[in-house]
Amino acid sequence: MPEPNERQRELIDAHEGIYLVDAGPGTGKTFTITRRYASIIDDRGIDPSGVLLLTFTNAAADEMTDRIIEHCDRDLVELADAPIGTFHSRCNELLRRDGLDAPRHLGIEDDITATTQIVEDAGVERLLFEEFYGRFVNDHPQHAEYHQLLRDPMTILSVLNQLMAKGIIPTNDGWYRDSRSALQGDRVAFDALIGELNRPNQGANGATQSDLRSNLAGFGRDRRHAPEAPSAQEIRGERGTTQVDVTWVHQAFNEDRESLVEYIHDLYVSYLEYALGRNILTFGMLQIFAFVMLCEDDAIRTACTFDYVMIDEFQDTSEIQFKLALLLLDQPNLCVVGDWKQSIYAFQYADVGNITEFEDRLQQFVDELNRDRNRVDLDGASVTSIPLEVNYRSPQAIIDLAEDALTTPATGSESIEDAAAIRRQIVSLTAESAQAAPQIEAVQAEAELEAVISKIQHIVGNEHFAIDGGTRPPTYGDIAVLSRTHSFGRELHAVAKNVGLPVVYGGDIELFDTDEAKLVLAWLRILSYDDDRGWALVLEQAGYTVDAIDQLLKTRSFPMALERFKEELKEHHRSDAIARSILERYGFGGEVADSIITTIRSIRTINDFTLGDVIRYLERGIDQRWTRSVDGVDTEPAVTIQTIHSAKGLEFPIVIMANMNRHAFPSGGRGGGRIRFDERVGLRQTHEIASIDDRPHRLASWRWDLLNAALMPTYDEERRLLYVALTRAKDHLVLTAGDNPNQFFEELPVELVEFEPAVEPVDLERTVQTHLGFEVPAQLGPRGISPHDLMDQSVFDDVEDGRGVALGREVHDFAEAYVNGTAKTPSNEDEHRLVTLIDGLDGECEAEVPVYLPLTVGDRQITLFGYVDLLHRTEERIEIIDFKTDATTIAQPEYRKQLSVYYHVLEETEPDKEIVPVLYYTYLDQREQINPLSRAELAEHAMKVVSSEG
DNA sequence: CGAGATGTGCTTTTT
DNA sequence: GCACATCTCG
Repeated sequence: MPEPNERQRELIDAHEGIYLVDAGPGTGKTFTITRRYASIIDDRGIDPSGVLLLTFTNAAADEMTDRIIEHCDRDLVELADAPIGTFHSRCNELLRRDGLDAPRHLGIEDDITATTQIVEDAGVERLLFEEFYGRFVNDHPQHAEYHQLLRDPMTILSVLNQLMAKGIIPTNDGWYRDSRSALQGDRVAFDALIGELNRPNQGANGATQSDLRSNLAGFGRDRRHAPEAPSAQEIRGERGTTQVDVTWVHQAFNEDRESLVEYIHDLYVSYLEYALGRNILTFGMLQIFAFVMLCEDDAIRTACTFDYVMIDEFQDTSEIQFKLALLLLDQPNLCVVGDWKQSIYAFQYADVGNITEFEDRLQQFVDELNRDRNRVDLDGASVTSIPLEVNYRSPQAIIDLAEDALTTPATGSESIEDAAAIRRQIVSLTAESAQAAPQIEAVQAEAELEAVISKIQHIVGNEHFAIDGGTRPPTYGDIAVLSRTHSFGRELHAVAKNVGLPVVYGGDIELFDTDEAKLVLAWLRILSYDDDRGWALVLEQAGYTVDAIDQLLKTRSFPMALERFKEELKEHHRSDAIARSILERYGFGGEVADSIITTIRSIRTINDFTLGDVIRYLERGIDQRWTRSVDGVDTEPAVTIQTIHSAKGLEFPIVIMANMNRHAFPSGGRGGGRIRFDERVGLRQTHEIASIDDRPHRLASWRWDLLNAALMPTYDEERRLLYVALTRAKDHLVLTAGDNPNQFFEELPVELVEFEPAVEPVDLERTVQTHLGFEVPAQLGPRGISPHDLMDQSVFDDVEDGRGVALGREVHDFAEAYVNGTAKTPSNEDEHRLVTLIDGLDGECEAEVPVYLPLTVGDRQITLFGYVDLLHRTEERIEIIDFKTDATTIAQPEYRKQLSVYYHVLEETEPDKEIVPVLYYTYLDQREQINPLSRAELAEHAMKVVSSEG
């Protein structure tokens, strides 16, 4: 067992007071923390129940516990209930013990209960939110404007989660504590930002325009602002002006946001109520309710505080977690351990400022919490910084390179203003590694995948890459390939398998995009509503041709064996048991199948989660390419392929940092929701609904566009990500890039090694999905393109339609239900008109009719597949009626393509009848007959789609 | 050389 | 929808 070094010793022995520990990679962080913990309970004789140790993952908590047991005098039993765990599990325990009524402090008339379930699956959280949102839209017509504005409820969910992580919390009739002002933004910080950004730059011949003015160059380009919005000219001034007149900026900042704040308030409170009503809590809710409980009930807080609190991976904490930790402090004995350079979880609401501005925030948060009465007593304790400076993992050259990465520009145009200031913040590490002469190489090759594989073959068994202090040549198991993205890892995995290189993929996969998951989904659909898509897929899998499937669907007489299996499935009550039967029937027994069953088992326990919900979950999973972990089985020593994020905390003798290409480091734009929250500018809407020609149109908000020009993206986290990746290497490091290397690859001081891949280019069998869901080789057979794909989407962008996708979906669902006789009464104007239309039709009506159109495109045969909204049959003719809920008719030429597909299908299957394609604009109550395109014209449009997809 | 306009290529990470 | 790179003009 190693002896602690001087700094480690200092920390282990220092128990009282506040400690900020900068623990870079490989500095023995876990070792030191566990020793310190042991020292507190052994040397001080403190009971473990008085020492709180917070970690980020359950795995980390387990590891800490194990290591502590090894090192201290207490036995397993004494430590079994020790408070060592994640923030979330701690909050959960606190609430269950003392805080079941916590929501009441917010004026919410409901309780958490002993059986309340925690939603752990992000997909389930989304599904639940979607359901909630649908109800909210119905129940809150006063917020119609915002419902029209939003394209995707998920962006709102992420705003709510962001607010929760910041401790911005609503009450039934207002906002909790300082929440309201936080929504307003930070005027001081924003003005400082503008001041900085609007300073003229220094050119060769004197002052040039400020960054802010430059950012506003494209203001209003490609967007439609309200008529009263200022033009780029007005904001930026004459050519040659160096600064922006900030009057406009201030006007934008001071925008009236009362109704927006009210909307978010109502939504937020309703969401909390919905969750409590359904007896569930999300991770975010756990934390805000625990926070409220600790703030409001002094007796409870006092009863659950600790003499000592230690927090691991402090750079990953969010604002509310910092505050929670303070509230749990009885004595001013706080020890936070982390490394700002490894903060790579901002998307998970980690706030790197917690560690970089620790002292300021500590003071600020304590003041905030003590504003009305004393809750946290730090006794004026000062903060002691303890940097751990010795790295036991990597050679100096690798450490230096990683530190270089922190000041390397991420793009050609980015300039690191003050590299020296960043350098000063870095606690530079000194290597203790035995490996004195590491190989550090950069390899660039057009065929990067082959180059990586070839490089691995070159490294294995190579004395130049000797490891373990130069004592032995490396094997496959000593090498890890790290990538920024999943997709690169998956491709590399496939190609490596192809050439017989032992690899194990250590990340998540798109679980729902597998044949296994699709079959499960298909059968669940069949079980639930005898769904055509379900049958189609099952039949396709059973070997039926498209034509045969078509026929079977029409006559609805399916093969006996399949019908029997369907009956068998009906015997099961639990969705995971159904999934298991399905997978067994098809002989799927691998880790993918296991993961599917595990996932379904974990989600079916959510209260009132029906089979329909499971179906929606799987559908969403395919649609949005959700990934889930699959336990790989590594039988032999194999090269590990991982994302950087998942490799955090690990180490490998040899690291290949691959995929250092421009596209792999996405730019900082934080997603495209129409409502956003930023600490500096507060809660904002990026679009607005305005009435033009008496019709609602969705317009870009000029105020947001203006403010946004000041909120420049930063690449700090990308640099830190690279830092994390490089510091995983114990002995050697190889950087690789394809034909478009990113700036990091270009600028890092690594010798570019000439390298010709010895591996033949592998032509991965490219596959595409058929419309039914199975994968087929790209060059053959039917290929799924929907009529929608033929449409030029830019038409829809040009004239943004303000009525909302949700409305469209609702109206379509209603129409289908109405035709099938299961409908309720219409709930809006569009539906009323549809009812009038449908009731006025003589003859038969059919809704959501699936159609297939085989089409020859170039030398390939593709199949278009879609659903007709409404088929209206009379003796002599068939009307194809397609509903559009848009407020505009400008997309008519695009809709014509879609209807033409339907036309040709019907034309073929119903040769005796006249086929009439009709567009029905529900908003305008306008019916329009369409002149169909020819097959050749359709094929031409399809050609564009096919060729653009490669 | 700087400013503005135009064209291109992508859209991730997961406790 | 966005940021970057490149082109063109003054």
